[in-house]
Amino acid sequence: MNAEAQIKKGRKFDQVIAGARAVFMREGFEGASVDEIARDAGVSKATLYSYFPDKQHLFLEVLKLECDAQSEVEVLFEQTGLSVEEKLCVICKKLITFFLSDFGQDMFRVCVAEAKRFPELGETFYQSGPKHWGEKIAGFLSSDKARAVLDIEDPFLAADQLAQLCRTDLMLKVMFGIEKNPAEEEIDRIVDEAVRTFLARYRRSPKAVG
Amino acid sequence: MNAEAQIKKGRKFDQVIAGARAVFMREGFEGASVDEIARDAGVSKATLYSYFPDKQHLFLEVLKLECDAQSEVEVLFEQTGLSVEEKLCVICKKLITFFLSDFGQDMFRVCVAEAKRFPELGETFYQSGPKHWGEKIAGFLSSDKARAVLDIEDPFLAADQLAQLCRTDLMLKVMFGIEKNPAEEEIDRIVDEAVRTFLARYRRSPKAVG
DNA sequence: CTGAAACTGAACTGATCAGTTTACAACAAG
DNA sequence: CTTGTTGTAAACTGATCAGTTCAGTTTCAG
Repeated sequence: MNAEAQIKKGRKFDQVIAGARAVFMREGFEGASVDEIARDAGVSKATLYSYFPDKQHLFLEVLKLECDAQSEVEVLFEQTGLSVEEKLCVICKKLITFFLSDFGQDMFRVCVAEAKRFPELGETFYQSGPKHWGEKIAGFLSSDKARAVLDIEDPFLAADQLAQLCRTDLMLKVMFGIEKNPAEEEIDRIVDEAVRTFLARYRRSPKAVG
Repeated sequence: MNAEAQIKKGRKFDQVIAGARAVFMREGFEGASVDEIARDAGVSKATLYSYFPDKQHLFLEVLKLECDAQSEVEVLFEQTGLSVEEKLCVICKKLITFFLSDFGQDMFRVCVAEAKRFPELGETFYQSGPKHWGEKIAGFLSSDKARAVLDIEDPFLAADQLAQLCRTDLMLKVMFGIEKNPAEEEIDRIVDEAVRTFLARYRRSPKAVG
């Protein structure tokens, strides 16, 4: 009944996904040829087309699976024993590291490139990427523990600002090939500065403490 | 001697650029066919290829001219009679409006898509887009007038943070087709919130005033 | 061992596209 | 009017690629 019903099937499914993932990330959507994917996956083109109606749906499936896999994010929010400030740093570090990773960059690149001609793709990416993270962060910002320290009217806006403060010029530099391997210290500095700016705005002012 | 020397020539140059601009923005780099560009420009393909050695260099030229045209930015910084706070708002509004414009979106999309396979493109875009703006903003933040109000150690980082606070989730939503025509009020709210967060961090603390 | 389902390889279709070529026309300057 | 430059139209080359087809092979459950 749903879209997936027309998609999956047989035995070498995982191989196909793995090959597709590799080639799409390497070449982009337009740049990736189905022959190359099939070769890379060690599978015949006919098999591939017996799983997926077309190239777009194959890509969409890769995207969905990958976004699911990124839900290791969850773990991050279950960590305990950290102060709110420390947790903000951990979140920022995680975000920046993902933004700068090969995979994060390639995924973003391909989705941006195709979003206009392939709306379902843009939607899926947004939902399971930025939106998912935004909600997680907003959730944390709304927790009792965080609210003891932070004074936030609109947690979604605050979460968005925090994430944006992580994106920074460095991400653009990597995206556009100006910088290849950003130094760890540089990343830590951005984390630090992002959290400082965030706290400057949202740290509860020290008035009545009880 | 330089790259440009091998490029330009004759009479219908502007037509070609105009057509190319339109088609590249509409279809992306890979998606744009040279035949379509020639047709759109009202020019024969042979003429087009007498100006440019290949499709990439045509695109690069469009990009360069367009980035130059965007230097109406300059005007913005020569405005006087505004308080520092007001000027921050004007800058943010201008930034967001550009990020959300059809042209800004399409340019970004195409450059992101091709940066990996076409490094010169990414470089050009970064230099005359984000970097250019960043320097302008940093310049303003370093001016005497701004320094009377703001306490900034690293003006480039601060400029970057300001720009990032403008990008926001709304830009992603438009980029990925979730939202089409953002309301004016929504934009104004983002401007307001960006400036508030920025000032929370960087406004000079009211100690000795003389 | 058997038979159906899954898979293969390779050829094929039909289409698109970058870039070239050629024979010809418009035009501008002297 | 002539001459050289600039542009045109259309056909052509050579290549790539999505998706199909099919005759034959592998796999695996029963």
